[in-house]
Amino acid sequence: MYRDIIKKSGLSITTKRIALLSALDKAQRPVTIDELRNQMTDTMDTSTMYRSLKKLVDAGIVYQTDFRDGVSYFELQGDNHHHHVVCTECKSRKSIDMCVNKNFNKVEKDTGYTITNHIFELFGLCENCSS
Amino acid sequence: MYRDIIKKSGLSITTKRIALLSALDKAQRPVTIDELRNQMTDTMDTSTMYRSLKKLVDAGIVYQTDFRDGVSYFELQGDNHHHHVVCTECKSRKSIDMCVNKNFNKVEKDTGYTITNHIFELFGLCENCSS
DNA sequence: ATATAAATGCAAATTATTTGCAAATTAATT
DNA sequence: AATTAATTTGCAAATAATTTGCATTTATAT
Repeated sequence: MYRDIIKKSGLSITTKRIALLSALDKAQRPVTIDELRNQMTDTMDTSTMYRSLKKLVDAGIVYQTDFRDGVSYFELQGDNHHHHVVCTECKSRKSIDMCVNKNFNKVEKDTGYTITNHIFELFGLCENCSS
Repeated sequence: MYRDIIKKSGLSITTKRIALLSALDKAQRPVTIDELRNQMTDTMDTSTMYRSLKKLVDAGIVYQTDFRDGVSYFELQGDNHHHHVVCTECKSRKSIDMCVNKNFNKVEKDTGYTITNHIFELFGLCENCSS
C-alpha cells in the first residue's frame, strides 16, 4: 500500500502523495511532470509535484533520472530495478536489466556518505540512427 | 593533442573547440557552462558552447552529468574515468573510482544500440548532513 | 582555388523549475 | 477528542538554464 511506503520514509501521508505514487505506478515507465499530471485523476499543483517528488526521490521511493532532453523523468522504484539506453539522435529509449552492483558499502566507507539512491543511464545510437 | 581528439570524432577542428577542451582540461572536475566560460581565455558565445559540448559529449570526449541542481555539468573524459557521490542536502561532492563494468557488449546485443557514453552518479547524505 | 558544409555570434524566445506566502491539511500532544 | 505545532499545498510570479533562427565566418573537400 502506498500509505505504508510513504510512512516508512517518515513523510506525511497525504491524499496528493498517494495519488502521485498511484499515477507513477500506473505509468510503469519514466515520465515527466507533464505526463504525470495527465495520468492523475486528482489535480495537483506543479510546484507541489516538484516538492513532493523531490522528497520521494531523496527517500529512495522514486527514481529520478536525466535523459539529456532538458526535463526530469520520474519512475516508481519497484522490485524490478532497472535502467535505460537512450538514443542521442532520436531520443528513443529501451529498458535494460543491467545495473551496477548495488552494494555501495565500499563507497560509503571511502567517502563517509550514506548512499540512498543512484542514477545510471547509457547513451548511444539506436539501430535506425546508426545506419 | 586536442586537435587529434577532435579529429578522431569527425568534427571540425576549430580554435573555439580547442579552447573548450583546454579549459575543461584545466578544470579537472565537473564544471557548469558559467564556470567553464570563466576558465576560458578566449571568449565564446553561450549557445556555441552548448552546441559544441553536445557534439563532444555525443562523441564520448566529454562526460556530461546531472547532479540534480538544475544545471548540466561537463568534465573532460580522461584516462582517470570516474564518477561521483553527491549530498542531496548540502550538494557537496566527492569523486569515486567505482564504475559499472564498462563492457556494454551484452546491452548492445540485447538492445541493438551502440553505446557511446554513460552517466552514473550516487546520491545520499554526507557525514555532516546525516547527523 | 573554389565550392560546399559546418560552426559561430547575436538577440530573442522558450520552458522547466523554484520561491514566498497565506490557507489547509496532517501529525503530535494533552 | 480537542488543541497545538509542524508540514504540505495552491497560487502567482520570478528565475535562470537552454534552445532557436538567421546571417556571417571559418573549416573541409574537390
